[in-house]
Amino acid sequence: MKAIRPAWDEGTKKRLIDAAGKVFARHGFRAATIREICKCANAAVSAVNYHFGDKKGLYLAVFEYCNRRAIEKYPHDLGLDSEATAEERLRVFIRSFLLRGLGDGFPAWHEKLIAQEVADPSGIFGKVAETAIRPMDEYLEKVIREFLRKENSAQEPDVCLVELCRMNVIGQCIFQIHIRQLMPLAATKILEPAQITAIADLIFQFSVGGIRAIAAGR
Amino acid sequence: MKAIRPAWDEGTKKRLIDAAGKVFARHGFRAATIREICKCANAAVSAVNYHFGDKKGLYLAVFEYCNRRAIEKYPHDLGLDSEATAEERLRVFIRSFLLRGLGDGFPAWHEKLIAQEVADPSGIFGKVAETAIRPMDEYLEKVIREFLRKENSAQEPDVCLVELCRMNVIGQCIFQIHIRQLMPLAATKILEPAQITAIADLIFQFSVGGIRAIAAGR
DNA sequence: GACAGTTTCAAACAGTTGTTATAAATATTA
DNA sequence: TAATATTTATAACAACTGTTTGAAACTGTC
Repeated sequence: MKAIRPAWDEGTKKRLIDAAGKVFARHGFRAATIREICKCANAAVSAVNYHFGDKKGLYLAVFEYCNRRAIEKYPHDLGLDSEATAEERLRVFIRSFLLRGLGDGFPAWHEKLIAQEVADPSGIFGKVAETAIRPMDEYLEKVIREFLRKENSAQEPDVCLVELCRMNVIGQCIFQIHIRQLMPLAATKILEPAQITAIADLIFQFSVGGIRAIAAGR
Repeated sequence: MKAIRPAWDEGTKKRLIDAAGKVFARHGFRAATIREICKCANAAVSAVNYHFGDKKGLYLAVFEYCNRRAIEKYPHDLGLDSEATAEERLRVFIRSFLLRGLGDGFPAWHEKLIAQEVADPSGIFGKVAETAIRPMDEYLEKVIREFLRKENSAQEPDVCLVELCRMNVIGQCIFQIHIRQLMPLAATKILEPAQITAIADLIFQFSVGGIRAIAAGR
């Protein structure tokens, strides 16, 4: 029996990562099946175990790949001048977050995979939190602390308030991403970068108002 | 012939609903297994099919039960005076949302189940959206529209801005619920109503500042 | 007691899951 | 070319999935 290898073959390993990203993002670790992934990747079921050991190995590989590429493509500061104000850094942070979550292809998986981990943790969340979430949190924390300090006449802001503001900003971004990935119509239509920037700027406006209100304390 | 049907709150049926709520909330529809639910409810596996037809029937029953009880216990206005200002209604809406999501027992499942549906839709989302999400959305929409109208000297606010504000408020609430359900320490410790109110009021403060900033348009 | 309706339980069903053993196909090197 | 290592394909494995079966155990009424 002559096996037919597709001409567009650019390596089973790469195709598996791509397919697994799609399927894991859609169903989460538990509900995703190796067979669906392999069918999606035009590969045999045994390919997963050969290249990645087991299902969890593939999952980790996908996470590492997405995380690395997403931050590489859309870093938190989007190459902003390091002398930029806290306000400007916040605006850009929100834009980068939305670009990662609403863009086409693998960057969108990144946020969706994290969402799946939040919904039904698979046990690797600790590792993910360290490499993907922690650095982002610390970056945003610094930005917001600086912002609040300026608003509050250089007085060191309350830790709880900083955390609350950080959560609120992230919450808004994540909700936007989820709601737009969920809507059946939006699923087919990818948002243009300009549209994403527009949404990001509105969230920025809202957040600045919110942070100022928290800083004012009433 | 009068069939002797046990009260809804008694017997295996009730225990199954309780157990299924817990397991579905933790793992989602696909990844949850009937056997885990039945073990949790001290029931035989066939009990599910006897009482609810199939897995999906149980899932729907859980959703209906949670939804009804959660809104019953914490309605959107928490019994507020119907003459209350939009600002006060918003404050109370946020508090009721957090109480539903962070309280003990079944109210907490409610939001978690919706989150699971968002993460990996099981096909019944249309039904859920109609009965659980749509009414909440419309209530909040009215509140925010009224708020914006007052801020903007009775001028009818832009539809997109109303929607954005609504999403941002919901996003903040949902994120708070998720993050607190995720943290391993918080899982054991249930928040006191007073603590929940405190968090809700901070989100309210933040949101009011945000909405005002959006209304001001800069 | 006997009887009929309702509910439980253990066992088994067919289908799917992750994983693996083995052989075939391909790539690499001498 | 031949020999070797790497990669892919097939089929099977045991464990688990939702569901069904049929017999037992209840329930209340006569």
